[in-house]
Amino acid sequence: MSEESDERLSREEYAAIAAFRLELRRFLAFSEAAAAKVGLPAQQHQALLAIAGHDGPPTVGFVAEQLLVAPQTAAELVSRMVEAGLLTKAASPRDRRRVALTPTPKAEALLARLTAAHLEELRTLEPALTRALGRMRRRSVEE
Amino acid sequence: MSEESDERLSREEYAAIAAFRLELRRFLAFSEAAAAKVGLPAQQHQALLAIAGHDGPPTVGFVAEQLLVAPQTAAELVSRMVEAGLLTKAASPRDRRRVALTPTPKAEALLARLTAAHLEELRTLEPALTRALGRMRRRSVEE
DNA sequence: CGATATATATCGTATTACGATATTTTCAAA
DNA sequence: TTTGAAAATATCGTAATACGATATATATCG
Repeated sequence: MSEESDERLSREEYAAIAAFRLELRRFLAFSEAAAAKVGLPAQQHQALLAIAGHDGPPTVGFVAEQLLVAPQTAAELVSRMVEAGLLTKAASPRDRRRVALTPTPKAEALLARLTAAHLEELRTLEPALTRALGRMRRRSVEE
Repeated sequence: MSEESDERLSREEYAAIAAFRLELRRFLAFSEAAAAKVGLPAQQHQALLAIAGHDGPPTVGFVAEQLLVAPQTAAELVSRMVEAGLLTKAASPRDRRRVALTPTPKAEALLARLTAAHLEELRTLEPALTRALGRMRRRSVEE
């Protein structure tokens, strides 16, 4: 099971991948700073986004799936968000183990502002991101 | 200075952006898991990548710039990597405040393996990433 | 030469994600 | 229906790490 095909990797290849990762970090850093500007930790912003994109009030488990974190982590995150006045919890009638999550008006307003800023910033960053991705693809596909 | 143009954002818009972020997280989660599999924290992997992509041994400050972290954070990261036998430090002759960083053979080998795995995984994830990006662009540009 | 700026390092602290575990509720099978 | 296993959420202690504040060494400029 030797999975090392040809490991000869050039500095330029590393540079291309590093450049792609830097672009990713730039976007994520922008996003985090934008969220912080309205008082939100990055994960709370992402949770709101996932919830707002869902059809109907989703559960703690859904948040865990979307954020790729463990269930306890999502439970703790949601708990902080309720404390911060961003979400309300309601026991699900069908399955009382589940908790249905609804954003407060305050949260909706913050998310709307944040999203507008993101869409605008993406207009700027997207070309670099796409270019970096393309440069990498060319290398991975061995054109 | 009202920068709110038209904040009417639909659930579908949020869903598109959330889907994009989920794809990003999937990639980053893959990357982190792959690094962990060879015993590297994600940041150490990224530092190695940035260093390997640089022309000549870079400095602590360079690592800070590329990883978008504060200088002390890069210094601490580098320090841990030296301890782990991944980097060697050398005082820069030109400017003895600077520290030139060189990956050890062990680090080079790990990075080569990791990079091969990443290029392969990207062949899988890249289409979804590009698609998600495209869906968002359509919305941000108001086609 | 002296003041200031730059590069790196150290230390204490805050945040947060997770493992282990607990609790409540559901569901299936006897 | 009772019982036991599985599922959803929650709690707690802990570990990892990024940062602010600060320190030190070196460089640079007036």
